[in-house]
Amino acid sequence: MGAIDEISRTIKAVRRAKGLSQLALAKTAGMPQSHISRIENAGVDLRVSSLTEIARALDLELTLVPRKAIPAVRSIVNSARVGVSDPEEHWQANRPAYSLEDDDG
Amino acid sequence: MGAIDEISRTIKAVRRAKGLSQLALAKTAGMPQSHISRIENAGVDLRVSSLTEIARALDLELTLVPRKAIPAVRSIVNSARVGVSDPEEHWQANRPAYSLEDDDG
DNA sequence: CACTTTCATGCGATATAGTATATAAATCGA
DNA sequence: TCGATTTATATACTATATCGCATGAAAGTG
Repeated sequence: MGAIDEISRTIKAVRRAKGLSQLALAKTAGMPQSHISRIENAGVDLRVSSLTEIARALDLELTLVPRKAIPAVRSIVNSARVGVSDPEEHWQANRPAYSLEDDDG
Repeated sequence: MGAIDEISRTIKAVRRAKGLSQLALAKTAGMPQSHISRIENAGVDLRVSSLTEIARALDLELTLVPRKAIPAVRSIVNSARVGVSDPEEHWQANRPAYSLEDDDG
């Protein structure tokens, strides 16, 4: 549904913003590249452990946030841009590449 | 597996803070009470869809937060206390019942 | 103590995540 | 255009979350 879809979109966006290939992410997260592809595209309902490993590999953290705190958290998250480790290699991936936007207010 | 453990602890804490029984939460989340119990205790590696439904039932939302933004997000989350719908019924469940603390800083 | 609610647990059945591997299909660079 | 990298799909198999149900263990209430 919407939640999983948003998560997969975030993974894809952040991975790209970091200049990582699916293979590179897959290796860091300890899973086959084919799985990353399916997660990003085929709306896989992954397990929390898998999501956690992927998140770690992308310098993200899975958190449970109270609804009333969501807007404040969003504004913070929007301020923190995702950066690449070696800026010299990839032109500039520093932009709000992911958004975590809401669907049902 | 600190991540899953922390999530299950959060679920348990927030559910209790809201004065909900496992059965009540299970019904709202659309799953058997046995599953809630296993999730809270037996370290079940649940699927994202399940976690999302449980989160919704607890007025929480699953979000992916950049590591560098975690401290700021925590302080916000700590400000937003979890409240019950009917404060008259349950003494006072309004305290920082969950913490989302970190393990590897 | 009996009664009720809440929570933990066992078990069989099912759905699907996840693995491993291979390969087609894009995409990009020289 | 050619070759390398990246991404998307396919298949077969394994692992396990989840269901549904039943039931036992606590724990509280009268």
